Amino acid sequence: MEGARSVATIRDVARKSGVSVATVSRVLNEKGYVHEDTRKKVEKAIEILQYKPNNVARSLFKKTSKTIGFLIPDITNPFFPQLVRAVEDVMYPAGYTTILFNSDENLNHEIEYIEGMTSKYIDGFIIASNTLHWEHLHLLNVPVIALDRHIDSRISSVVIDNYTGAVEALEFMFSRGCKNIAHLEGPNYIYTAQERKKAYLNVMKEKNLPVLLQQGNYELEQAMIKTMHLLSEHPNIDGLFAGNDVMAIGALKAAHKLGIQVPKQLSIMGFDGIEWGETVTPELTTMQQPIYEMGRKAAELLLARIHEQDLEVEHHILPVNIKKRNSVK
Amino acid sequence: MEGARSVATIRDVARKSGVSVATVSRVLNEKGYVHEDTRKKVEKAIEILQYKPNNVARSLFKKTSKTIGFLIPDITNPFFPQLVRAVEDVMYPAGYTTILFNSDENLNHEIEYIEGMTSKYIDGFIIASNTLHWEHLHLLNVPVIALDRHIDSRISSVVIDNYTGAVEALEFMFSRGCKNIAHLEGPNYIYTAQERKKAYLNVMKEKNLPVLLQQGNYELEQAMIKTMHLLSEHPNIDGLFAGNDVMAIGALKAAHKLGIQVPKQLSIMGFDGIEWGETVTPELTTMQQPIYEMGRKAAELLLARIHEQDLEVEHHILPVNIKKRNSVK
DNA sequence: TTGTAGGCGTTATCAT
DNA sequence: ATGATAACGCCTACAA
Repeated sequence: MEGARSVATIRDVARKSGVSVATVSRVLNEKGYVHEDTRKKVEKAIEILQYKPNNVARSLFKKTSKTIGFLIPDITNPFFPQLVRAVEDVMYPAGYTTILFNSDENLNHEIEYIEGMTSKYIDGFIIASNTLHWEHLHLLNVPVIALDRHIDSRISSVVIDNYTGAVEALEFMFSRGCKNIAHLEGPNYIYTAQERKKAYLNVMKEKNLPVLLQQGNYELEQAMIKTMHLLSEHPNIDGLFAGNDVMAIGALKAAHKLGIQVPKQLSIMGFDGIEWGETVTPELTTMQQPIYEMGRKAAELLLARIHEQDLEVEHHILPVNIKKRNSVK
Repeated sequence: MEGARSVATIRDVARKSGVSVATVSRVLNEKGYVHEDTRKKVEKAIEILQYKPNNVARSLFKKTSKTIGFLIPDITNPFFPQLVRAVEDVMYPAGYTTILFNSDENLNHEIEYIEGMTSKYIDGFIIASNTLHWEHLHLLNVPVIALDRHIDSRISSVVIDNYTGAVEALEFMFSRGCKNIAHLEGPNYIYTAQERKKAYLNVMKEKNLPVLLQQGNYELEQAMIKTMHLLSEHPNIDGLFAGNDVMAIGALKAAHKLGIQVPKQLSIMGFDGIEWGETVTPELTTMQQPIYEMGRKAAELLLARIHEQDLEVEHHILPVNIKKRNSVK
């Protein structure tokens, strides 16, 4: 890259247009009185010098950076890209840039990140992660929105009702004739997984049916292996409620490998509604979350709280709806 | 959130430890001489006041922000999450935070973004987008790495050889007995799509075979529709070389709907090697790019150039390799 | 070894 | 309507 021409500052503009920096600042921010002629002169100087205000200096003074932090477990998990996209789609037009952080659910990394961002005058956080709690967040003097999981009653949140969603998913499976449903559960330290499992447990208990649990980790490969075990050991299973879509897809592959027909011999139900589910064979029946909508809502809440300091805490529970496709008979 | 306690500054630390700010700064940056006892005192004060250096002030002075910008078309495109992850995995441990930007290939947005970031003292860019050219970048006084596509010989890049990869993919299809191969092409304004198409055209020409082109846009839904048309109009097609995996998956769905058996009646070949390809039925045969590796390499190049100003331009072409699965016979 | 003071580029207050 | 000037929080000559 060529030799770095030094960038014009507000002082250069002032000099060139023969006014003070204060005046330049006024035309820049359209604040206070400034004579039409002066404005013209200043604007011309800005044009000539290709002047762009320095955002760092601005941040230092204003104690705001027009930037928000978005913490997610892992962008590689197909649930998150849409969420990220939605957040950005709201933030960018509002003049905010969003900084993503893949936490891998590592608490120390998360804390480190939050501290680093705080010292950059970040204006707020959206947190879709499972390790951070009230104690880590309450000292922040910027708004925080919990997304996808509820963190604390004092922190605004945008979630879905995982419990009820799971109950409905199970009811649907029963209504389609499943008699012997197993649950491929997600990691027990993840809130959504806990809720979905709880629903399974309660439904089975209520119906006085035997519980059949298999531990998964929300990932494909392992889900496939675990399902193979499960199905070999319990050939009478006729329904599998997976903790998320990714695992449901793993289960589908497992069934395929074992020569078990879905949904004829085995119904498989997912949870999430990621796009992936439409491309597998048979197409995945799942409990669909309004992913994009969730991201959008969280971003809007955050923005509102950035603009107006002490809005009340709000908890939003967005509706899920069952997506009937072909993996449940 | 509770009332905002004002944050401690370096001045507070100086006061509390009875030294000057210069000394505090010295212990902070481990620079210059400072007596062991003084250091102790200062460190204690820092501890007590929970002092964290203000990164904005630091940036203003140092003209660097320990931040890089990463421009991609759309995180929702399953090719990118891995790339993003790789970049972050290199950048974060090196003390840099990366800011993602979804450009949707909109030039104005991209320019706006780059300008905004420049005025934040961003330290470099990785660009995996198709609209930005030399003219937009050469004035930047920070390093830029082109990723996934070559921008200009004067800008370091990390790419794969799309042309040769496509040729090899086609050779493979022929070797498996395909006689009549069509190409589902990507958007013609995208570099990778152009290269892959060029390869198809040349191979067909060389073999004196008729060209069968269908325009796609690298997306699933449209690919499915286009493939339905293509296959209905040309029932003698026995091989389809898709411009990317996502479209290949769309094609797979189309074949499925039309009752055409893959790979028995129709071989489908993808390009990219995204994880998705493993979950469809039949599993997608594809030309695999070292996606993570590409991101890693780009990040490393950038880092090197940030640390050392005038390293030579480097162009890296990473190897692709065919992933034989079950969609090509 | 430590302190003083000027500057990084803006904004906002207070004069004029 | 405009201009000086003191912050914002940090760093680094230069002095001491």
